[in-house]
Amino acid sequence: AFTYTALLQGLCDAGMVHEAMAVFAWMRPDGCAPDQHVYSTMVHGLCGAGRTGEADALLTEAMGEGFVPNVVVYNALIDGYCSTGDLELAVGVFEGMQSKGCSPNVRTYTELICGFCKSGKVERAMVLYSQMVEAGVAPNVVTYTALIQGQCNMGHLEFVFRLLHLMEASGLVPNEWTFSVLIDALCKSGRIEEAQQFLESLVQKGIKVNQVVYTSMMDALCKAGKFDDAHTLMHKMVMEGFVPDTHLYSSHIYGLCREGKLSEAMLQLDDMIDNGIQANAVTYTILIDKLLREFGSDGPKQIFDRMIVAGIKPD
RNA sequence: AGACAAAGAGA
Repeated sequence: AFTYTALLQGLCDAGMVHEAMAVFAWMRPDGCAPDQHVYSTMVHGLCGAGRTGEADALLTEAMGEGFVPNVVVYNALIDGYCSTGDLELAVGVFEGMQSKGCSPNVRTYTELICGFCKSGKVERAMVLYSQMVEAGVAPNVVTYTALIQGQCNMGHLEFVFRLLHLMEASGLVPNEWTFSVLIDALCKSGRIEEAQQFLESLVQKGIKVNQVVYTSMMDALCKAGKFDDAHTLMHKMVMEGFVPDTHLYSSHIYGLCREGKLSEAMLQLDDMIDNGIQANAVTYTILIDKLLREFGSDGPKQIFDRMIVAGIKPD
């Protein structure tokens, strides 16, 4: 079963869920009974392919034959329902596992909290948060980050800082994800100066932030027309020896295009490729879109060919 | 020795 888990996971990760199902079906004839690890892998694989209903059916069938799922298996299914937005079904699984004597853990609660936050139901997420604390399950950084994101999306930015304090009071340290959620929320709600100040304060405290934070900042600056700040940001990062990734380069190229600096945008493209960073369909689309607007239907021809030559499939 | 949760770019 160890071998099978590894194999199934490999197939699922490669998007070969169909093949994984076939291998799974061969386990019994092969004399190897699927265990909890195998089931969680299959459930996760099916859910990742958008086949959550099948994952659920697979489990139900196995349980009918006496299989007893553990918390990891249930978590995989709950996560599947959360990511398709079927929150009530997720809650159904959550309640079902408890009635079968399986206690939810941090991940279970965090998945549900994240699901509710993403669909704008922060209140229910907060209820779950209280429930988990009551049940003696300690929230972790991921839990708090999800809640912070939920409150951010609702525009409750003041509440967010309360959550941050609550989190630190329980001995948890916000991480890069936490900061990226915060800064992105500040940016997307138009509070760019606050985001800039916050970012600056992090840097001064010696806290490392990553590409995601810089991309949020870059995106916001470009969309607000603050091109000089955007270029300065890019320049500063490069001076600090930071190598921007595909997202960051793309958002800067987007800014240059909006500013009308097409040739500089093209230079950035060369620059990223020189740095060994892959340009993808998004990157090329930004340039193609601008070239179309500037030069009409023949404008993007060269760049389109470059994209094809680079082996990038248009989407 | 194997399985599950949170963040950023274009149309």
